[in-house]
Amino acid sequence: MTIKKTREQQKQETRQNIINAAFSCLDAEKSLSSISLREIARVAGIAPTSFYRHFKDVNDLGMTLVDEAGLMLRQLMRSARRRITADSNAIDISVDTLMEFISENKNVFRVLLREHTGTSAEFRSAVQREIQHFIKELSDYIMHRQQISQQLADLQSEAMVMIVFSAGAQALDAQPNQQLVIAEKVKYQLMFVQLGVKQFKTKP
Amino acid sequence: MTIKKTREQQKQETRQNIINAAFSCLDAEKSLSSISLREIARVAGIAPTSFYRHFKDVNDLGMTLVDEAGLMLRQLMRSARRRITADSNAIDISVDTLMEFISENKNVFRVLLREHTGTSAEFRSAVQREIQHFIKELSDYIMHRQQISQQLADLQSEAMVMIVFSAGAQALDAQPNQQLVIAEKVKYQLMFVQLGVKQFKTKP
DNA sequence: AATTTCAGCGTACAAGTGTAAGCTAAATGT
DNA sequence: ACATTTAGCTTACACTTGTACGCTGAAATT
Repeated sequence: MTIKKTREQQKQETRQNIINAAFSCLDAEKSLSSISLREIARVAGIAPTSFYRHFKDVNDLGMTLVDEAGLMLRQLMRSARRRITADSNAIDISVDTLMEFISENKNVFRVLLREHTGTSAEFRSAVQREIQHFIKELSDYIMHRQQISQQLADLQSEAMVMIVFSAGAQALDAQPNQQLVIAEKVKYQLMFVQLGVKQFKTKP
Repeated sequence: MTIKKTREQQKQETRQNIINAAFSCLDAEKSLSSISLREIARVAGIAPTSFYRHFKDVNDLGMTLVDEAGLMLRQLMRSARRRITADSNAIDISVDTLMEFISENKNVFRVLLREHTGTSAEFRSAVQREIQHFIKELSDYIMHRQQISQQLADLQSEAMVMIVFSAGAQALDAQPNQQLVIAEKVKYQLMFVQLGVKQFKTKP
């Protein structure tokens, strides 16, 4: 038998359906600005006007999606860091984890990438905030692990995140067999940054 | 007196008007996919249907814009490299040149950034090609200047371009007084990459 | 001088959009 | 038990879009 649902439960369920529908619509050729409310409603299985019972407009939904995507990403990287041991390579584990996430959640990562340079200033700064969180968490980790100043850690962290995100963008459009090549490449590039900072620290 | 124009001259003039109109429309909140043919025609001062005398559709125009934008960027960086002397810092000159270009041709740079992660696979790969040219030219320069293998030069060049483009994206949305801060930051990050590669080369 | 070409225009239409207004029925509150 | 609330629906309307079709007048060709 199916359990009885309260009104509020039902509403939250529909809300989640809308969010899922939106993520599944936001594929390789749809952005938050090019998608239509009616299309989302169609996929979510509701009437177009029912959308307004849950979100003010598509912008409102978009902000929710960006928040959720950013949160997923940060949780993922935190769990990756927990998996890093004394002798394992932090870069390898982090890159592999992220690349795996991207290939399994293409649209989630796509939303962040796309809206980061998208046509809505609101989305752009929302994504920018998420990325800043992301950078900050990595920076703290680096500062502690490599014993460098916060300033240096911030610079290193940001450079690394930019490189990794760019690689992620490439991976989104690449064939599956190219993904490993991209991952290898980005690991070297991250190592260069790390080495460079280390070098800079000892003899400025 | 005004010179007499041949038919072909007049046509090329109108074509250029369309291109200029498109670039001026493609501001902070318009992309090649969200812009409308009618809007471009309005700004270009022609009837919507006259557009078709010059381009097959907006996609066709878009490819032209991407080509032109990529070309401008590569020519710019080539001229910047020519300005580099024995004792001047190559990174400083390159970054300053690019940042100046960006702040003076925001929409040109925006097209590349935006369509790089946009909703059209065709545009994405067109921009990707332009960026690859860009990376290749820098790589050749680096390989010759730093006496490193092509493989290392490619990796270094790509990392650098990714970092610079990310900084450019930030600069587009930043206040004018923040631009110098961003430029400083990116110079350090590029130096880290350069240092790291150098270090890696000597003791792999 | 006669003919052909063609850049640009006006009209027209079907398709898709966001969303306002008002209804219904079921869950909740009293 | 009755009254209220509200998630979801249907209908409706005003807009914007891309583009098909046919015309015009001037430039180019013959």
